[in-house]
Amino acid sequence: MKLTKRKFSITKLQKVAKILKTISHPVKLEILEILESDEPLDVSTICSRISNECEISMMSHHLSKMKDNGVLISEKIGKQVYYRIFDRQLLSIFDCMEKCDLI
Amino acid sequence: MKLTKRKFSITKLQKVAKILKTISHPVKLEILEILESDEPLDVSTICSRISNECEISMMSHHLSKMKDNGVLISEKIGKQVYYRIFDRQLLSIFDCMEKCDLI
DNA sequence: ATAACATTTTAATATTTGTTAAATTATTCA
DNA sequence: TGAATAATTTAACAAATATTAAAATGTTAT
Repeated sequence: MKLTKRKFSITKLQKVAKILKTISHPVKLEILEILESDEPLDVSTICSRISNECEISMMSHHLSKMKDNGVLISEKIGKQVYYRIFDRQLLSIFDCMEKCDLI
Repeated sequence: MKLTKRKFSITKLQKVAKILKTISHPVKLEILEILESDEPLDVSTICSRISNECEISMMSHHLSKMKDNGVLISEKIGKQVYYRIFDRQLLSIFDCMEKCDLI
């Protein structure tokens, strides 16, 4: 029996690192949680639902970084900008972390 | 039918963010991959197996940060210090990321 | 056109991480 | 004991992120 080792290339490891880095922040994780159960949502709504304290300007920074790195996508409708998760498969990271003894 | 929303507390989100932050680096991810298929390993061996260029001193920095944050544990035997993964369940994060369109 | 609203952008600063090289500690072996 | 080896620690610096407040942009309604 052969052990199948998963072996990511350096390029893939860099991509994974970039995505993880993008969401490794309590507010950013909470944004994902909020959008998981209700999306798309506009900036002010996300801001009002978040339990971590967060100014609208800071929220906009978080959202645009997450968008720049491919985690979120957005659409402008009238005055508001609606955000949603690009690939909801990413949410399984929460299940993954929940099972760890580390948390 | 009721939608069960997963809802992490702020404290848990902080813990998750801390763990993710700890491993969000190409070399740190590769360390996990190396230890996944062969552990425990001493610092020099890990250093020699890594494809990313990495000095022994830098490797020691990475390893001790990962240890401080609970991702790795270590044991000194003779002159060498052997590292292994504290909770291998964390490795499922690789499967998780592999399934994402982002990677 | 002007006011009001939603969001983004900018710019300045603070904080955290990453990197490097040299010095230090701990252990083994001659 | 002293030389060699393995790893850690320190300190100095570079680079990336986070935070804050103010100014700017774009849209809608009057």
